[in-house]
Amino acid sequence: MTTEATRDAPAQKPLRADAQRNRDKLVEVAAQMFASDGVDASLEEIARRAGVGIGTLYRHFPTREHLVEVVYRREVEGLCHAAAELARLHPADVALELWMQRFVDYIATKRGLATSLRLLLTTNSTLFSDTSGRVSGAMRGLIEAAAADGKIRADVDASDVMHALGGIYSAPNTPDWRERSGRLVKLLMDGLRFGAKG
Amino acid sequence: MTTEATRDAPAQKPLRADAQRNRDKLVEVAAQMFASDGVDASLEEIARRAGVGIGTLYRHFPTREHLVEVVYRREVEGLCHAAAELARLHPADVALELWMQRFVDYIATKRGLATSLRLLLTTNSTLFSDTSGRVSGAMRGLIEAAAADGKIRADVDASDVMHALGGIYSAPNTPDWRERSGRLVKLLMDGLRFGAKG
DNA sequence: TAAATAAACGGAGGCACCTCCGCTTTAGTG
DNA sequence: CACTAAAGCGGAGGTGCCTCCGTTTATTTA
Repeated sequence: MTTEATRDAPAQKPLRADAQRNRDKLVEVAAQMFASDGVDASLEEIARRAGVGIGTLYRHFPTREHLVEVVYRREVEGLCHAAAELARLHPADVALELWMQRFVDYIATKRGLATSLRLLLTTNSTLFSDTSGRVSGAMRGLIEAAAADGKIRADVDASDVMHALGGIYSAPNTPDWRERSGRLVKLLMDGLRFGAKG
Repeated sequence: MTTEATRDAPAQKPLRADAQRNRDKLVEVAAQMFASDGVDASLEEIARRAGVGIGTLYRHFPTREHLVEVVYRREVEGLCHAAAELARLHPADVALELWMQRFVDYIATKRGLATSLRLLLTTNSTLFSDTSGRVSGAMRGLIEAAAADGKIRADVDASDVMHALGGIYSAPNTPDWRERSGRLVKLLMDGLRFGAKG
């Protein structure tokens, strides 16, 4: 793995400076647009807001799916990075709780991308294993740290918690979805804290 | 959700004569176009060849998927109808053989529609159970009739034969696909005839 | 620093999608 | 029939997709 954060293909020939700049900008703008307008956001609008021509967008991302995939991977990357960051700045149990709240946001995005992602995840089989592996790895780290510090009970593991969060996926798309999920996270944390050091 | 469904077979409010005419023409033309150009055939071209405006096409089929679904159902319908027809006109074993040849054509169409169908079949779960049930039912009828007439061996059932035909799906998309499949059908028929009345 | 070269840019142009709404046709009714 | 309401029609027009290629720019070389 190279140290490049936003590169997706391994050992790619380095892009020219302007190309890299444009590419990053495109991904950033696309992430916003997909979040606000859904995956059907206009590619021409994305190019416009990124300050590049439509041709440039297409050179970097030959299809909409390519762009969606890169945005999604970036999202996962951010989520994992946040785990490390939160662990550094907060007590282990707080870090876990904050991270789970962020996880809710991530799921919300994923829902927005749902239609495209379903296709991508069946087509591009590495995408699923990659990302779900990374996400659950991040969660495992937080949980083990919190357990080691005696901040949460030690008799649960990451897969239990992931399973418990499963409700977030299946919850209907109501406007109060966000609050519901927030409560679910709190509830789960209470359960995890209860009996700590027991 | 009881309202809008595909209105072909069910007793929906009867369409005005001209509307029904246009609708039928559209489906017919679409079937040809999808077969020759794939599912991405231009809807405007379909409308044009059907001699109607694009607006008319969209009124009848709000999305491309609607149209694909109707065409596909029609294909299945035709296949099942052919089973009855062939059974009426030919000895049971010949009917079976001819039908399986037609089945090969059907698979070819299905392959053409593959991308769209995959989506449809996961989205619209009744579509799969409906159609696959009807097709295997038709095949079962032919096989049982042929077995009853002593034209083919009696120790196989429809699911065995369907399974044996499975190779047609998995065969690569080579230009000689059609001949290959034809030979597979013949081979299978020889196997079925061998030991008839035994 | 300047010239040479490869890499990247951008947007015009052509095609397809899909909506909207004024016009036409059909199917009743007297 | 003549008339009318409802059903249906159609295509202009606004938007997005994607390709192609002449122009611009970063990087390398001298």
